[in-house]
Amino acid sequence: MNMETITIKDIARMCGVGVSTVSRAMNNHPDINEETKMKVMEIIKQYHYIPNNSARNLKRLDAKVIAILVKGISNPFFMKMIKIMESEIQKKKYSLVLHHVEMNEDEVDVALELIKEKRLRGIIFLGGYFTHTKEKLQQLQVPFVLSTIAMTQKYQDTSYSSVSVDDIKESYKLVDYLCKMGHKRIATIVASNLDESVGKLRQEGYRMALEDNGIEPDDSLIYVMNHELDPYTMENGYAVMNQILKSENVPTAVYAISDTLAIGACKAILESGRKIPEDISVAGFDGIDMAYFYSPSITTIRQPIEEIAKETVAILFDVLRKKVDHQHKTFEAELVIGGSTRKID
Amino acid sequence: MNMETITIKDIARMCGVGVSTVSRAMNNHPDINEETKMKVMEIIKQYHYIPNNSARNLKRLDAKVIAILVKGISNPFFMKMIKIMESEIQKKKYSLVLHHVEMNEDEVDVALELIKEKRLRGIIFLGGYFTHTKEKLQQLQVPFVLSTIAMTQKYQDTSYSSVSVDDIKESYKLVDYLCKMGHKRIATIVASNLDESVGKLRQEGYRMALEDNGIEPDDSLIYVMNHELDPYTMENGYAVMNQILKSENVPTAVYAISDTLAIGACKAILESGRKIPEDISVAGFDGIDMAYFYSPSITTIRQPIEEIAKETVAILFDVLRKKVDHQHKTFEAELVIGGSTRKID
DNA sequence: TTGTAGGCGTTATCAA
DNA sequence: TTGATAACGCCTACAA
Repeated sequence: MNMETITIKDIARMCGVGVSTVSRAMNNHPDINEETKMKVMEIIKQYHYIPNNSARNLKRLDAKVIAILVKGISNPFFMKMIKIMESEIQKKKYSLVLHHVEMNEDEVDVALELIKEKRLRGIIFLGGYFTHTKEKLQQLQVPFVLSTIAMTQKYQDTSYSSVSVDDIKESYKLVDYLCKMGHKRIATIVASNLDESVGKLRQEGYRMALEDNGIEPDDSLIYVMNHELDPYTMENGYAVMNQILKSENVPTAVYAISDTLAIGACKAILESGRKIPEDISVAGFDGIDMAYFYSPSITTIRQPIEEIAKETVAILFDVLRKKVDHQHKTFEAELVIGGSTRKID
Repeated sequence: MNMETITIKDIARMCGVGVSTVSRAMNNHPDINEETKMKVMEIIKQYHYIPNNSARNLKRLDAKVIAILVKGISNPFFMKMIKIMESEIQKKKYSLVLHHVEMNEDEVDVALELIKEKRLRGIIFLGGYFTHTKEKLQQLQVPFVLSTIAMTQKYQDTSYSSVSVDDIKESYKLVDYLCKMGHKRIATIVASNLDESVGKLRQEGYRMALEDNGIEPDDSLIYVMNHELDPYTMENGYAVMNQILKSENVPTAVYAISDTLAIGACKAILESGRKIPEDISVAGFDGIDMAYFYSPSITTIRQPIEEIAKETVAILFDVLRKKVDHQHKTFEAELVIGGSTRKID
């Protein structure tokens, strides 16, 4: 029943040629007779022969492949980025390995494995916290770029590149806008303080904006995501918002550090009989499609996805081919004012 | 600079033992002295040695790994399923390879490659159209299950399994509900007729429900997704709905064959100054989180994700271990009535 | 233009 | 309990 797995030797025998000829035929080598090549390809097709990639990877050391490691599979924000990166990478005639990293996995460990297995030439890390020691990062003997990954300690390090927005600044921009619209009691839904990355930075921007607007930050207005639920989900935003609504000090505006959280919050608000933005203004962060399509559309910070994606790949290839130094690039994000926020007196 | 890639031989030499001993230490083989094992592991850690998976895959023939091939990366619907399947597979002590298949790739070809490369024991196909010839499917010498994949021609074939909902029936259920609510002019947003799968079946259910309710299907109410935009996206639903609103024959209800399309449609309706559901009722299909969190929540057909995911894995392992025959299982989906539809006179 | 043989890094077999 | 050594399937000098 289980047909013997067919190898290059089998094909060679069936064609009456040597294995190298078969190999040459498959890999478009120049020095091979067009006729024999045809014949070999014929047999290959006929027997549905498929070369074993493990064997190939093992032998071939000039494979031009780069990997994207995505942390947090369910983030719609990354989908678009990946698509763009993919086409950029294809343009450079490299092939792409897309790999998802579980929330509880160590992306560097995964990368280390992949480097050996696939003989990677470069790596792009997407998402996650990335609080790795310098020592650990140095194990990565392959050029890599952190894309859309905030890092608390920006090493001056030029051992790798990064492309992202300035989370503190952009977060500040949004909250400052809320302040300017007259809001004094602005609640925020943030990540747990275990979050050393994006979550922390966005919270920091929130705090700074309040202070600069003469508003004393009030800890009772800072709400942490429910750690029993998946982080950065609508469900989580919904749960936390219900908690906020039950408090004695219901705010006039809520700033959730992701659009998904914001949309969840909206549901809770509307369910309570309140209106958006009449009773409570809501703002998010990221600029995902859903923020735009939601009704009312969510006021948010839109990250320049396309630019970030393209620049990420561009930098990686600069380092790869031109041996240019690594660099850290920051893009400006855009404050998108939707119908979910309003001016109050 | 580029440190020599370190192999099992290097480790063996450094430990003063043979390669097989190192191998045994790494793979938790029983017959090895606990002491030497410790020593070996020590060195491995110290030098950050990581075995090459390609070499492993090549040699090892008892690897217990199954793969999930997901078609259409951006479908939030699959994310949950994958999570559940993953934990189910872990419970069985198998490891998982998750692989995304591009819309224009052939999933069976990808599977064929992966089978050889990773020595797969089983495969789960998620999403996509899956209109493959019987002959092609027979090349897959490994048990596989189609999950949430509608197939137009249900082969009586027991050469593979499938788990899904009855798209015709469920679609019928929804449209029948709309009819019972008094709607006579029900537009639908469907897939192009190239879509031989889910799209076609759902459209068929729509047609049957209308007929059974004494409504003559009207081709001018059947709208096809914009093929210049990504299919099954909010953006696409938005574009098509705008087209519908411009028509002479604006319907009282719109049934989009996915929730994402439905939400996009909602935006267009609201932008035109109309109200949901007062002016137009909207319904979708799938039951994604967003349909629930949207305001008003979208009337939809909720697929029993968890059951489907668990059953998919269960069946695969039944075939794998107990050598049971393949089977085709259909789950009942649930009509979820949201605030996006109303009764009319 | 073609075939033979050696090696990629691992695991498995078989003696020791 | 260990260590040589032969595969695993492929690519690629090198020789023919």
